[in-house]
Amino acid sequence: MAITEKRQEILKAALELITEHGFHGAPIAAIAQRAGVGAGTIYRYFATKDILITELFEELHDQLCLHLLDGYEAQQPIRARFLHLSAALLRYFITHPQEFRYLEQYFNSPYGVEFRRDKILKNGGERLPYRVLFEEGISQQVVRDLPLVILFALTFGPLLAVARDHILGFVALDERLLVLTVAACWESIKQ
Amino acid sequence: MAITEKRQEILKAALELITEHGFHGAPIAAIAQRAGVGAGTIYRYFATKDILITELFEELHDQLCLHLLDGYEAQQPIRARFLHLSAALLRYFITHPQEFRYLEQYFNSPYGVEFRRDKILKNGGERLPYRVLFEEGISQQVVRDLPLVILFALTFGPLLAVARDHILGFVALDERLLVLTVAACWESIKQ
Amino acid sequence: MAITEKRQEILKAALELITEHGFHGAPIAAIAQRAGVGAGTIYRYFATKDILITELFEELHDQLCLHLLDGYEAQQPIRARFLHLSAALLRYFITHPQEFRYLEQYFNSPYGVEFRRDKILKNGGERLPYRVLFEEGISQQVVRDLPLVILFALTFGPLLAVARDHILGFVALDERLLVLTVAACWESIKQ
Amino acid sequence: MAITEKRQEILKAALELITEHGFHGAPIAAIAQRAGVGAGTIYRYFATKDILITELFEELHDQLCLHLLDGYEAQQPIRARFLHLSAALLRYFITHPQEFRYLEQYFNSPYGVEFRRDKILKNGGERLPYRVLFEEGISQQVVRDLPLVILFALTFGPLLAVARDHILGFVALDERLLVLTVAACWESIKQ
DNA sequence: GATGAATGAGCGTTCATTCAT
DNA sequence: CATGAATGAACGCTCATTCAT
Repeated sequence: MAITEKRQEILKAALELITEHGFHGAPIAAIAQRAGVGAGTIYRYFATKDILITELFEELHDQLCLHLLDGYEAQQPIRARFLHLSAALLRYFITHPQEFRYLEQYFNSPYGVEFRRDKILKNGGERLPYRVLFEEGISQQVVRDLPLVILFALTFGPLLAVARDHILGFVALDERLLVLTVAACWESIKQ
Repeated sequence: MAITEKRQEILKAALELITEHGFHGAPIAAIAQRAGVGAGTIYRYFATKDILITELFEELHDQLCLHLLDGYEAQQPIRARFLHLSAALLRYFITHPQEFRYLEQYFNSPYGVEFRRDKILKNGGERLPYRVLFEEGISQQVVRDLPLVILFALTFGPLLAVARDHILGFVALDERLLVLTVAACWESIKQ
Repeated sequence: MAITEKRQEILKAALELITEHGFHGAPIAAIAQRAGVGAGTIYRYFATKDILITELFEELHDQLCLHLLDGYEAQQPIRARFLHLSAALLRYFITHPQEFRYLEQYFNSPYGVEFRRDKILKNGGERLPYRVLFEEGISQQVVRDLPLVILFALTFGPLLAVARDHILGFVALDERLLVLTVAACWESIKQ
Repeated sequence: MAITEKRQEILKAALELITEHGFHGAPIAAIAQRAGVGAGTIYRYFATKDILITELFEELHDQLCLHLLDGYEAQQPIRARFLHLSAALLRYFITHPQEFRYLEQYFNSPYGVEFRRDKILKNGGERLPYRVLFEEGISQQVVRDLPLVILFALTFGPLLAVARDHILGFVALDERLLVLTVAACWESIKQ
């Protein structure tokens, strides 16, 4: 097994176990066993459990961002871009429930607070294209002139809640409902 | 110290420590110390830590519901009632950050999933008046004809996200912003 | 409730709970509840749990001795007295399974060692008439000339084992089997 | 220290402490300390304290069975085989007092009830050769036609009681007394 | 005298991390 | 490098005993 494969096996095992049992319900020993490596080996790739958790998040977050940008055309109108991104986000979550649950758990933990503080609000948030879109939208008077944080809340709040409830089986989000949901979000931020 | 006082001291200590450090970061021994009681004493009032957590939630949830209904007039139009409830919700959270963080943490845990399944989606959700409001709104064709779960997501998603970001200091939610936020939520659910 | 009644209620509750769950599985609080008294009250009658356990044993042991002597005629031949005592012992245990299980548990615990050392082997063992019987039997050359301890073992060993197995349901000890068992014991000690 | 050594050290420490203080008086922490290992280490070898207790019993029971069969000749007459087995049993207990006290304690606990139910009375009791011997003895009309359970009681009852009293110092069981005791047991079961 | 709420030492068990092999 | 056995502090919880009422 190549060195990067082993790292991926560990991350995969961590994803599965943490998704299923939570951060505290997924001991390093169990992750190691599921990954087919020794417990000590994990510490050659990740200095602490916290770092493993954070790096797994970053990996998943990067994958998500790549997905969102697939087919994204920066020259389209704000509204079209918003609908594209948001529908892509929902579709990604619905087809990747494990990734969604991990990301959600991470955001809802103390880790997540730091992440939002660092990446979204300060500089460095350019990778998630929503920020650019909101800033453009405001300057073009297409989007309400509200603080970025509130625009994020109006967008991600419903999208994450809907994705979660679909994954939990509280609602069956077919393509029609998905599109309606995304449209509703747009109504809340559009000028 | 009277018996009910001691129970309240324990709940207060649990609220503070769990808010600050999470469920897993708040050992019974620490809660007992902060409450000024012996560790064993807690078990006279709460059979297990899980039950303490759940009863604290229920207490805070009841307080929240009382607050929402303060000044609520059921005969007002749908929109006015929605704006009233949602503004009250946001104001309560902003003035009760500890309570908010506890409720949020609870909802984001496995406990919360059960709660939503039992109380909001099945019968028994009558105490939170949003459900009545949505159902009336749909039948009057004032609110979009979407599944209840999605209307909940469109409402609570942004509100909770905004409250959280205000409490974390990411945005300063003054009365003007609060009203704008609530109005934006209304746009997303209105017909 | 008179003071002696309360004491008896406590002993009765202790008998029931200890028989069912063992010394360690019968907390003072549970005994108090079953007895219908406060936990602290028990300590007015028994200085410690150990003393409660010991006094309950002594009470049951006295009752047992009284029973054995019922209809006992000291002037009968050794063999007849042995058969009478032993059958009475078995019958008492079979009809008083709770008392049996308590006595057995007590004898099999560190408490029991002290008891045998003190009461049976040294002076003071006159209340259980077996000792007199064995000593007479040896001097009359009707009983084997073996140390008292061994005669006790040859007698009580099988009787207690048979009583236990009957109570546990491993054998149904009717009057015929009971008499055969006692007779078999006599064969092992008779000259 | 090799891996099997460590397991043996733990079993040895458990044997010593449980023999001395009982199941409840021998905390895992104390067993670990006496064994010279960390408390957590015990759980690598035994999933729970109960399992440690049971496996120690099985180990001691196996050793005992091996001992009994040493020099045992299945083609000898019933009586000779009984005397051989029973004398070997007594000798083993007298020379292994700690093992005896552990086995006795185990048999007198709820664990022991299950053991007797499963191994001795149902099928699977073939390892302890007493059962075969009794069944043969009955069919040859050399042994009284009594239920197996009673024959066991008539045999093990006295033997265990005598061994216990020897170990406690209540009687000094030299070879002469040992043989007399075993012979007395035979008298109680022989036709 | 009677109560039962309060105590806190002690229990069995878990698990992130280390380190000899 | 990789391992997984070993660690021990920390956890949730129990219960014999005390003592203010």
